Amino acid sequence: MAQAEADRFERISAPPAYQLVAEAIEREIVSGRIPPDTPIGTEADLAKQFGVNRSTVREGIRCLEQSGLIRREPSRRLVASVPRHAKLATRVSRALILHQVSFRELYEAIDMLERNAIELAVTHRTGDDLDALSDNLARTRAALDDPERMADLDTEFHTLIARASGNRVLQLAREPVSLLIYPATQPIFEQVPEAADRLLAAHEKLFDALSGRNMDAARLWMRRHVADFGKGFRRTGRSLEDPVDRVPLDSVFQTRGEL
Amino acid sequence: MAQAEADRFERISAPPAYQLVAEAIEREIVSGRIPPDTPIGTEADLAKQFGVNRSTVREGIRCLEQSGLIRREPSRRLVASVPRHAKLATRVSRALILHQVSFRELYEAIDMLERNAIELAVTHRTGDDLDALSDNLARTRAALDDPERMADLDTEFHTLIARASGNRVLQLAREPVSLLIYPATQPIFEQVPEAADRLLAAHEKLFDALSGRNMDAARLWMRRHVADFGKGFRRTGRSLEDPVDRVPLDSVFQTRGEL
DNA sequence: CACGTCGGTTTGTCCGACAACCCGATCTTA
DNA sequence: TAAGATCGGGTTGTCGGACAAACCGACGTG
Repeated sequence: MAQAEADRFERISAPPAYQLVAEAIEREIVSGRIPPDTPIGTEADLAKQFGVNRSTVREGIRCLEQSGLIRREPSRRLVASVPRHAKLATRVSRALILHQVSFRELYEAIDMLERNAIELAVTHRTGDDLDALSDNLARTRAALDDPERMADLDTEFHTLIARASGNRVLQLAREPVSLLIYPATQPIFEQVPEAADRLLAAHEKLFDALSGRNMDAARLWMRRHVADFGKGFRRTGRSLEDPVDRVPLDSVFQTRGEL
Repeated sequence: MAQAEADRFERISAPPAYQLVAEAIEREIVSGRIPPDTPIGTEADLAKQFGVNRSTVREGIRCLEQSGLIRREPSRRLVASVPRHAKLATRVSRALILHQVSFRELYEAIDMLERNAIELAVTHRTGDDLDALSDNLARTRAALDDPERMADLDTEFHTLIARASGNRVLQLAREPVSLLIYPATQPIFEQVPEAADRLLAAHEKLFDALSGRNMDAARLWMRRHVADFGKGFRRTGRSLEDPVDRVPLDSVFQTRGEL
């Protein structure tokens, strides 16, 4: 037990070659020396440059592909890439699930994110944002009896508001939360009769507030809207202390997606 | 350009085998059928089970390793794992860098996150949280003349507050922002003489507010503190509209080495 | 110009191999 | 007997080579 002189030396380690390959390419891309959409060489090419076997290069590339720094064109050529939001969101969501985050934590986060999103949107929203929201409202009015579509449209509405905020950090932070809360919304529309109408009313008020750049109204209605969600959630018989659902998220391997 | 009948068919695709392998294992882990720290078989084992070559299994495993669902023990055996926050934060930070997010976006996010963190912390903080914060304050008082240590201690202080909030979603959302803002803080202490003192004063007030569960004081001082940061930032001569620095983030592999 | 053919490239997958390493079991030796 | 040294099997990291399928680009034909 007399572990004399512990911790004097660092754990000695020789990173495997595929990691070194990945890190080397990673550095070039993150630093900007390889701008997005620049073609990287072929696998054989890279193998020659790094002086390692093609299998080794492939393992390194798989890592970068996975983290979104490299993408395969339809032609399968490798090009540098900017990680897509959707992929990151999926990952963060999965982590939160595995950490068994509670609905309370999620609800608090939503409360924070949506209130800030609407505030920023009041000042930054453009005409295009209003058009998109207006379109969403129209479809919502036609879907009041369809819980599944209502859940979708609600998610879309709030995503559009986040976009209107003009803040991409906020958008990115919101996405995983949105993914996790989604499956809890549909049951609300199924079990709480007035939920759909109240939601539509709130969305319309929020739209008007954004349209008229009325900060007070925006704050007020977002607050009510979020609170409404909380009440609806409880009326489905669930506790805020439950861990979030193990949603069947899209696998990280989907490559299509915007932004 | 008479693109008649576009989009009628889905893009046909056959996912490569290594992806199928990865997705299969991913599903088992995310669904909870393979709990954390459960050993996965050996590579040869998996190759046999899936009926593919070991190389193929290796590529699939690399992907999962990369996304944190699988970890290699010191013994190098594979075990299921819960993605660690630090790794995710690094990734999100990189994405934000590559998207050339502006300091304004970052600042707005910080404002939102810190204000909510302190509010939640007022009600949820424990004695341990106070102890950790108090320890941080002591070290801060001894580091007023050392810009680098001040930057570190400031980051630590706010991380501790986030922890005291008891909300892991908030913590996780905060981390990437914290990583990105960090390199901008040190220059403030170097160029703004009163920055260190003001920061310490604010931290002490925040500590007192938490200690006495005084919500109003907590809100007030966090607001001032964040505003102070904004002012300090501008006094370093930078514009809020600049894109964030291309920080040399730790690689997602926490190893160092040349190639 | 539209269309079909054809050869070179590149990827995805497989096979077999081997050194380095880890672990547990066995053997030495004080 | 117990600490320490040794050994062998199991695994990973890496290598070399191989091949079918898909893709690309050029060419030839109508």
